[in-house]
Amino acid sequence: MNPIQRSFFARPTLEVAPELLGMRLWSRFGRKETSGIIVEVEAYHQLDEASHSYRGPTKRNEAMFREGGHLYVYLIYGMHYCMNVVTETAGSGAAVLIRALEPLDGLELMRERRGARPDRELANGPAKLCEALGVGPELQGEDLLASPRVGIEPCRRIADSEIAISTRVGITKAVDAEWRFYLRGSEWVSKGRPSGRS
DNA sequence: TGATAGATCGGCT
DNA sequence: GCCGATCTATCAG
Repeated sequence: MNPIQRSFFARPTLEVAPELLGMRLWSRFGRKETSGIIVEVEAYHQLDEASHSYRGPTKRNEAMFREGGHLYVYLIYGMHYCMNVVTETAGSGAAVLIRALEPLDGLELMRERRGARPDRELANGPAKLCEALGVGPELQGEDLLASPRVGIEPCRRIADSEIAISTRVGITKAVDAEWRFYLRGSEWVSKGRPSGRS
C-alpha cells in the first residue's frame, strides 16, 4: 500500500520537486529497513542542458523516460550512485534528484553501510544517501508505487516558508536556473556550493 | 575553514 | 581521449 498516487508524479517536475520535501524515502531488503526525510532535491527536465535526458533516450538514461513514479539510478564519476524520482509522463525525460535525507529509521544499518562518521554525514549528499539506503543499480527503473524494496510516502508537513530555493550543485551547464529546493536551516542538507543566493 | 587532488568508469564529443 | 548531477583525505593557513 503506497499512499502516493501516480498522478502525484505525473506533473511538471518543478511542481513535484518542492513537494517531495518532508516525505519519507525508505528502502527495505529482507527485514532491514532504512529511511529518511527528504530535505534537499533538484529538478531536471528534457529541455535542460544539465539533464542527462537533454540529448534524448539512451541505454543509460532509459529509466528517466518512463512514466512518473519510477526510479532512475546512475553511476557518477565511476564510483558513486545517485537516485532520481522520475516525474511527468512516459517519454518526458524529467526527474528529481534526491540530494539529502534526515535519517529516520535504521540508523544502525546506515552507520554500518557508511562507516564511522557523524550522523549528519550519513545522507547529506546524493551519493551518500544511496549508500546509506543501500540503493544501487539493482533498483534501476524500480516502480516506487509497487516495489517492496523502495518507496516514498508523506511524513512531515512542510510550510512554504520553510522551503529555500537556489541554483543546482555540481553542474557546469544551465548554472543559473534555481531548481534546487531544500529545507531552510536544516542541518541535514548537503554541503553543496551553489553559485546563486538564498 | 578552504582549496586541491585522487579514485575510477561509462558514455559521448 | 575527456569529463562528469561526487566524496574523501590531505595540506595550508
